[in-house]
Amino acid sequence: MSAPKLLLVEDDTALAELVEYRFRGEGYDVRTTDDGDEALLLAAEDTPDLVLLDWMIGGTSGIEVCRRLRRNKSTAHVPIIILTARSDEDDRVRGLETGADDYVTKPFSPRELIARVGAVLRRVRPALAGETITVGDLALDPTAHRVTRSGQAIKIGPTEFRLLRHFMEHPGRVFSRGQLLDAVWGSGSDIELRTVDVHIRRLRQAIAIPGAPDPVRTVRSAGYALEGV
Amino acid sequence: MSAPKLLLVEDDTALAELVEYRFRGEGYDVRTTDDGDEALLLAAEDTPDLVLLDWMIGGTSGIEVCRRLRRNKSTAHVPIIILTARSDEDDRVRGLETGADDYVTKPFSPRELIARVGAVLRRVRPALAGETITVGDLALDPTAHRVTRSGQAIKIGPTEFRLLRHFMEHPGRVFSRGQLLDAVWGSGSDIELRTVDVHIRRLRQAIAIPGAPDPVRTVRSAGYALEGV
DNA sequence: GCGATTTGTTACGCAGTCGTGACGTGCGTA
DNA sequence: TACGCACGTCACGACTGCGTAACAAATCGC
Repeated sequence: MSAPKLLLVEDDTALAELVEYRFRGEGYDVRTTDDGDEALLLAAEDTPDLVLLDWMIGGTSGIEVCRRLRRNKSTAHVPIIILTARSDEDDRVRGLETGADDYVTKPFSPRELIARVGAVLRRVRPALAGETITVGDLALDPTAHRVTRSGQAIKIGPTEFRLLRHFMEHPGRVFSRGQLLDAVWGSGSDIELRTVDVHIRRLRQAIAIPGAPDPVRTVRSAGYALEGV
Repeated sequence: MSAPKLLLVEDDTALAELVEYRFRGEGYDVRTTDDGDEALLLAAEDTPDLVLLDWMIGGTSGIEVCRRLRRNKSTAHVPIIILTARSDEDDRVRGLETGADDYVTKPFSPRELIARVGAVLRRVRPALAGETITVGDLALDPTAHRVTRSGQAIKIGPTEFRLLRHFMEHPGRVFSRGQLLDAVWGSGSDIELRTVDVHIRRLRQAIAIPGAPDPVRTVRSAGYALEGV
């Protein structure tokens, strides 16, 4: 459940197989395609946590896939790592400008790629890398599925857990109800916006400490945010 | 069951005999072959706990055996130690990238190899190295197949033993029913997910102490975890 | 200050999940 | 052959957590 989902877009079948099984060995959930259009389709129906994107692929070019991933709402913030045979500086610049998060030049060792993926995930979504996130006096351990506040264990439901994790992955940032529904409930869920309010309340109740201020901030007509450090 | 099973793939007969003899002396269960294809066959029919793989063998090359071991689901996570006469750096890199866990250059002393095997097993599967694992007031002795809680011996079935061992190898971590089936029953077993529940119950019943809290934690809609330290 | 909008809070029915006991089967042993 | 043991499956019941609606409170624009 907590396995990070990778989408590998690569038309060198041998390389794709190698990368795929190495990442599986590392506990990742990998899906592979050699076609740019199919990549966009796969990404849309089940948002991956990170995209490994070959620069030169059939169908659509890498830069175009990158651009269109960014344009789509549900995949706009998914980190992308570009794989390219050309060590051309232009490519690198264009890739990063298009919104890629990192850039690996072929030939690369799977070990290096795994390290890069780990680094990007740790930076963007620490919980996916299996690391305990800490915000203020809150701590969330994704592998143990456990939340503590000031060291004290907290009883929390599954939805509240995911909600809190999302907040803790982006501390201080304000999310609208719609954004929270997309991120926590999954995009395409037919849930009333007001339902978020109820879960916010349940979350507040769960992590409340008498006397201490509420770490969940309401931003009127905008949404909610977790009080940053 | 408690003796770690090694698969030795080596075409130097004299060396193979020596290694086999020494490891048997250390309490390992060793099977030997000089052929890559046969190695894959042996590994498939009875998954070993570790593979010692000569880099240059007849039939299939070492790197190919390595790759195909990883591709097969049941052997994908078996640790591999490469034995090679060439101290070539390229080999070393390629071996590790293909998924080997360690690398020993010929000529090596049996003593060194035994140490390396022990180190890898301890890292990957502590219980296989014959070490008693302790989590809280639970202790599990893999060689004696015995479990104690607060010093008191506990009667426990084979499946519950493997289940508890897996939990104790990763204390605190939450496992889904599917993950537990893969880890305890073996991947590819056609077992109902709910069957896990029943064995969890039997495990709980076996290790229960009246008055003491249940060390097995249910994480709703996620799985089960053993209460860490 | 007053109406309108937004948010907090509570209660409730429902679906999904989990615990538990019972049952049938296969296998090794006495 | 009879027995015991461990296993996998099922069915039932209890419970938890979910989503929604309805009402109360707070905040904003005027």
